[in-house]
Amino acid sequence: MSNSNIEDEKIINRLYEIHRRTAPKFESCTGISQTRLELLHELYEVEKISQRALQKKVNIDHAAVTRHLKQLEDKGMVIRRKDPKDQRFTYVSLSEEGRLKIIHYREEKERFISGVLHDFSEEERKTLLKMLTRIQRNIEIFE
Amino acid sequence: MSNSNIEDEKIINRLYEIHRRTAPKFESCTGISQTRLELLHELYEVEKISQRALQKKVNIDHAAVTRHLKQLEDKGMVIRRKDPKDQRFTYVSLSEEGRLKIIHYREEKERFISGVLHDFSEEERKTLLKMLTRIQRNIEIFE
DNA sequence: GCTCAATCATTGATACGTCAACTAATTTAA
DNA sequence: TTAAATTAGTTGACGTATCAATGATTGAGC
Repeated sequence: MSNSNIEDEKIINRLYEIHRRTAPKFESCTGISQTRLELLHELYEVEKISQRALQKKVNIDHAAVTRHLKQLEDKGMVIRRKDPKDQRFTYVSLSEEGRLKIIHYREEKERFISGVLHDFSEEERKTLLKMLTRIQRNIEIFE
Repeated sequence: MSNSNIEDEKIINRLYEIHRRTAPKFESCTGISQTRLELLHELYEVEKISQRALQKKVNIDHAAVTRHLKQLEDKGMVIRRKDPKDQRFTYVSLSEEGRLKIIHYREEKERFISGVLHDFSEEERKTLLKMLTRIQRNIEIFE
């Protein structure tokens, strides 16, 4: 019991440490943060989308979404304009430049991922993904 | 190839999302953040330790360690004093109160971990830990 | 013994996530 | 039709991690 608890603790600590180490490395490798690339990726898939809908997809706080998009707009990667029919909505879309740049980002991301999983077999990757998905669910429903 | 890449991406995204969801839930369940509990845990194991040595153990930035310890000191959980022999070093130890409180924190942490891993067999936990350890190593040596 | 380098700790700047409070626009319903 | 509720977005306060710069103390080499 107490022995297995120590092992379980290691799992949780490992998850935590992986994140702390991944975040900066991901950014230095790809040139963009994971969150921001996720936002761009969602924009890449559609012609335009409201901030609200985008927020639901990436599932981070509204405030963070607003700030990221403003900065991406400043960098000219994204275009934002209000819906004339309902001025509460702000629609966001990728600029041409954004659409070009994201391709490069995604290549770097793939390279990064390949490195992180390079010694995992196809079978192991499947197992791992399933386990992580279960953990995610367990966290969500916890309490 | 491109198909497996999508799956690999899910793994990395899952890891990221797990962290984002875990952090606040961990804190609301246990009453303390994961990092801070880790610091306290290390202090629990020893009579006293220099900040530098502690920093190496938990492996987060010096600055963060300093700030955490100052706050823990303000809360009366921790005692800090300079080494008279070498004034560069600050030695940290748990206060009596800290030593008492940490017990409760750790119980809550165990409860949390049990919840997160409740549907994992002993075998699965072992597999998962091994995989996470490999990933962590891959990230460290990457590039 | 004195200067230079090394070591530990602190502080400042920046990034990014959370929640809560607020504004503006629209919808509901009395 | 107008007051209240809802919805989208923004902003502010806060926590905490990073890196870089600085301060303070000690040790090494001349």
